[in-house]
Amino acid sequence: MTTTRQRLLDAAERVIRTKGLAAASTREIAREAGCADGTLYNHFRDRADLFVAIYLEELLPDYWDALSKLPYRIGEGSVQAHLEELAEIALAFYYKAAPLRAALFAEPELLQRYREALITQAQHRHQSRPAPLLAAYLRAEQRLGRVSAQANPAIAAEALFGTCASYALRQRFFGESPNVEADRQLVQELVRSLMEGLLPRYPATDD
Amino acid sequence: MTTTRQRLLDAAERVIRTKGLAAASTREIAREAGCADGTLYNHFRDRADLFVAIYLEELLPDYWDALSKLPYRIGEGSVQAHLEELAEIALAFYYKAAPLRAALFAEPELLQRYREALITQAQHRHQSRPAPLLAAYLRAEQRLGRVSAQANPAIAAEALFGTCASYALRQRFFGESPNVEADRQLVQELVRSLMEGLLPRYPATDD
Amino acid sequence: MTTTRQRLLDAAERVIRTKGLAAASTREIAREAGCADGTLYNHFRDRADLFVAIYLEELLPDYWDALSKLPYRIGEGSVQAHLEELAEIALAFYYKAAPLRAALFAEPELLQRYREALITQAQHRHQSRPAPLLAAYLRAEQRLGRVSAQANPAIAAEALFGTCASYALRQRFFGESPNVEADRQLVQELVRSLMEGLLPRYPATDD
Amino acid sequence: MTTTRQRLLDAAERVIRTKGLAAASTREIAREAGCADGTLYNHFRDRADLFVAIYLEELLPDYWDALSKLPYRIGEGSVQAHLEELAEIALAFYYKAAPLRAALFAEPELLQRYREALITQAQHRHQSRPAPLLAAYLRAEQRLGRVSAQANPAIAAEALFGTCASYALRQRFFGESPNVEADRQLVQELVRSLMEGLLPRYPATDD
DNA sequence: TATGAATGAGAGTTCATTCAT
DNA sequence: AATGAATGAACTCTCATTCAT
Repeated sequence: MTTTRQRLLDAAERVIRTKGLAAASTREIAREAGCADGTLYNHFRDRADLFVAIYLEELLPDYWDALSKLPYRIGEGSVQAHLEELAEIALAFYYKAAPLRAALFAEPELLQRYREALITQAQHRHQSRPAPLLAAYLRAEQRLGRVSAQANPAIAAEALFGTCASYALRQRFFGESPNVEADRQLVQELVRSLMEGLLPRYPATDD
Repeated sequence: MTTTRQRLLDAAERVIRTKGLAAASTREIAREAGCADGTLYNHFRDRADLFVAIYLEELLPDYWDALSKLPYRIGEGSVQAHLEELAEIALAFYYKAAPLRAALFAEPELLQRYREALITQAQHRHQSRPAPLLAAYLRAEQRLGRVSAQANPAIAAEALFGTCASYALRQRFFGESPNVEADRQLVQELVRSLMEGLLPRYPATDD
Repeated sequence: MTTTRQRLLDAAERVIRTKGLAAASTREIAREAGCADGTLYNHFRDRADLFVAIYLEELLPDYWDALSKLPYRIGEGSVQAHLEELAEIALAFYYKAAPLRAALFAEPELLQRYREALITQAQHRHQSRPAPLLAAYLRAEQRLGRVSAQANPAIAAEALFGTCASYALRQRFFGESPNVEADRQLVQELVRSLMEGLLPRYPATDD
Repeated sequence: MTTTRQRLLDAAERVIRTKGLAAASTREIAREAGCADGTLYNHFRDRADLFVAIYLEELLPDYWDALSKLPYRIGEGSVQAHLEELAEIALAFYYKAAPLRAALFAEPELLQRYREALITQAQHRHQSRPAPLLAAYLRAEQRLGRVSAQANPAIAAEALFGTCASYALRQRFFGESPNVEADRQLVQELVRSLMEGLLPRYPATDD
């Protein structure tokens, strides 16, 4: 048994994902959820409240669950493997969340509401955001010597997630669906790049 | 003397930047430009056409001009310095363009129109997109041995620009204006990270 | 108790009849019906849908009801009397419907929509159109010998209704309201003309 | 060499005929005529003035020229042949003029302007309207005994033209183009019907 | 809770018309 | 005469939201 509230959340997420924010009118969402126009307002203060709820209750928790399973096996396995898992999860999330993220930035009022909600929620649960979480992990590996002491964990985390977000957006731009094989390869190359860097590794040996 | 068309472009860019896409109604834009409602339609086919024009005629050319000055001094100066300049320009661009980019993704019709316009334009001038341009530069430096032979130029370019885009978006999210000093530091750290990588540099020396 | 839908239909018919199609904006109709602008769209898909509904639900049924009562008393009374009753009803209908009929032909999209609606409706109920109905009656009387075997029932029906439509239009053109006495006389003369024809009746007897 | 005024008249007539009145904006007409938006107002007071001019200067004169050639060969040829010629011309005219006639009736202001213009013109030239012209012809033939003394020429004229107008409108309604062969047959049958009437001709002979 | 008709502001867009050039 | 950019009122239609049932 799904509650009406949940049906509305699911319906809204589906409409935004498939038809875009502009098509996600309260009427369209109500129809998709199979309930009357007014019902939405028994469960959410207004349209913005519903959108924020999708982000906070649908998209982020899934992402968060996946993220939090991973990085605290510090010292185990390879750093590279952990980063690849994270990147894969991030890529999927950014692809899925792209339309709603765009919507957030397209409507300042929505952005403001989301910001407030995020702060409130962050106080209740003690969640971090993805990038700081990854940075913490990298710092821990740094202490173990498995990551360069010169590395900047915060920036590296930013780069990993930023590149994934940017790539997902470009997929959206070109109307491409995710391709498991291509994505895996991208992720591997990305992690390798971030690990190895652009500088020639053993400058002395090229003579 | 500015043409009416230019006044409309400027006005629209200003409204989107300061009040968001949702507030950028044709009426609001016309008022901001100081002309009548209907005048917009003497210069643009419709609202979407105006938005695409802003992107193609205002935002991208500025970005492009800045980009194209830089990377072809291959072999001169330091790779790191070149990348820092590029990253700074990219950061400024992504900050400025963020609202319109978001708008593009929030409205599928706009995205579609932009995509078509971009293709048409790409055929007329023979422009590349930023990431391929940077990748080409890196490949050239690779040939000179100033970039690791193992590096993946395409991915590195993607990471540089993606991280900048992502960072600019977070600034927008938190309502922060660009801070020259902080941005410069970010850029330096980012380039250093991408150059040096996460792996300990001289693994042999850890004894 | 009249429904909002009915109030809108009546209001629209009134506006078109008194002020013409050009004045029958959705706003004007809503005002005339005493409801909000948007209410129209809770009951009709769009403006065209409303106009088609007036024709199909208001004008035609009245006309049709009047028509169908009459012509099947085949063989009873005089053919002439039946035709006069039909012509009177037709005259009243064409006078009343003239503005909307004109509107239909002035806007191709409306015409198209009306055509489609008429086809759909004709499939549901098994109605004929007025002229074929009259032609069938005349054919029946022909079989009884009360109408000339040489007569062309279809053309005669066309002529009766066509003349009424044309006359009603001229009344509209000169801004005249229907005049019961004048109309009756016209109808009588028209029916007599169609009955007797232009040819001298007994050519042999004029010598 | 055609004057700009004439080019505008032709263009407007063409647009109305092919795309309907609703599409006949001043802009569309100007484009069709190959001149600037404003040029129209150098030749016509306003849009309504142009439409009235089309009717008075393009459609009616052609019709009138054709009509006036015919009916005054009183006593010559057969009445039937003359009526058939008239009906054919009328049918073509009504088909061609239907959209503009509808437009006239859809917009009361246009109708009013046309009415005034017609009166003014009728005073300058001493033209009659088609139906009175035909009625006069029939009256003349009546005096010669070639038309029944009992016939009502005015009504008969009304019936001939009204039926043609009504038939042309139905062709428009069904989106049919004129078919020379079908039209000729209709005209023959119509004239025969009006000539012979519905009554059995020689009632005494049925024994 | 659920309903869905009613609301009315506001959206994008079109249009006849004007007027400086 | 011809131009065509500018005008701003008016149009159809959509929308988030309310509220009596």
